[in-house]
Amino acid sequence: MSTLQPVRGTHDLLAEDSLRHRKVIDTVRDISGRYGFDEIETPIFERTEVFARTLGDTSDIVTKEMYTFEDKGGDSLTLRPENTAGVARAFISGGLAQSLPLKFTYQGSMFRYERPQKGRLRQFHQTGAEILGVEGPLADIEIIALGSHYLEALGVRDKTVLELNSLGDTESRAAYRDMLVNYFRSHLDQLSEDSRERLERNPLRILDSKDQGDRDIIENAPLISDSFNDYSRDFFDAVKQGLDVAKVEYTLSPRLVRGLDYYCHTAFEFTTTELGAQGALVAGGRYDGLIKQMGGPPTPGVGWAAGIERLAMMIDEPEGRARPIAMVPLGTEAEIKALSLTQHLRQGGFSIELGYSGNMKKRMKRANNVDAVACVILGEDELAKDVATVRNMETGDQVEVPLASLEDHLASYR
RNA sequence: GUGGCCGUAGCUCAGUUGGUUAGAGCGCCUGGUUGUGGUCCAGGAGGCCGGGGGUUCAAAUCCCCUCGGCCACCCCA
Repeated sequence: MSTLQPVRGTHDLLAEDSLRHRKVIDTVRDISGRYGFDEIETPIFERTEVFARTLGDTSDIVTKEMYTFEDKGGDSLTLRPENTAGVARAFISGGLAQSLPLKFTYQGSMFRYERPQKGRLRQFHQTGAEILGVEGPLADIEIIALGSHYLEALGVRDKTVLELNSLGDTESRAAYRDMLVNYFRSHLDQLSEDSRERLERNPLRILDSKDQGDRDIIENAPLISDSFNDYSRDFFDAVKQGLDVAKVEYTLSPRLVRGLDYYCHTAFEFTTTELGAQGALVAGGRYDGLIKQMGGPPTPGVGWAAGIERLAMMIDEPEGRARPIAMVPLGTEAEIKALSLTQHLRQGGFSIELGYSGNMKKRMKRANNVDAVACVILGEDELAKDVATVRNMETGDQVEVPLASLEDHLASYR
């Protein structure tokens, strides 16, 4: 491999891609701000235990997807594969338990060692939102409403479906897990190889298997709602009612699950059919057990994460920079004058492209390439008369404008 | 980690059963225009045919390995 190739699954972000990412990020800042969320930025790497402990020793992320390395001090560090663990760690180590509830958003690079495919990279970007310290369903409702509002603001909500489920509380969930394992054990010989393995490691995951044989068995599997105790049922009902009141549409997905034990109650995904196999645009749920499991004070949490690349592929092409006005000076004296005018105009709010070199033809060509609306031509003739020639790049019309009124004249191009 | 398809100019691609100096369009550069872009005309630069090995008189073309891309599985945002 050439060392000048980008590392597999990484990308340079240029031009339109960059604009798309920026829109996705700017929008989450705007919308989450209205919901009272503050931005948090945690380190891009953490001690390996932060992820190993929160994600579970058997999860795929921990067993095969982490970028783990030893630093010069001998510590095992890992590039973050997701950000909830980092936020939880920041919460614990920063002693933030006294200022609950907390509402955070974040945005940044995540790293997973996977085979790249559509909507999946090794270095990718996520934005997310977390509410810490709220036990009741209002936090679930608000975090989902935020996700929905965010997708609306990006213009993609109508291309998504909000899938909603509840995993119940710890008691309900444990009861369900037992029922489910028993059920699948009785059909062991009909399960796919993958699912037989999942039965040991992560039985709930069998529910979203894509294997047709599995699906036939899953069809008749017990539903988690059958195992709900009163509290879990009430909680879920409250979430559903709240979403109705907030006018957030959803469909119930009784097979939507989260594998790890600290997840409970609400699980949801905003999914699309437009991105091939990677349908999840925004996914999240409640994780009341996480912070305690990490060694912090028992603190409930709900949140979601969204794939920025995936959203960037879905949105309409954003507008770029405003079209500039190009300065076209001819000769050293004119260049100095142009520099002075350029800075003055920029201070006044204009976008000015100052050509760096070349004869007039070259500078005009450059002006055209940067899609200038107009050119301000400054040559010897103009300097002598204390004027500038302003060329409208659409019509080709040119007028001489006294330098004193140049700014007023250019105002029509803004 | 597994599987399918694919790597030829900056970009998008053509290249016959293996056969001389590997092509096109777009873009780029120069000139037609000593102070005028975008259109037009003329000319030009630019390729280790992803990399390595093999078969052959001869390889962009066939075989093997490898790196990368796309898509899917696994898993996930």
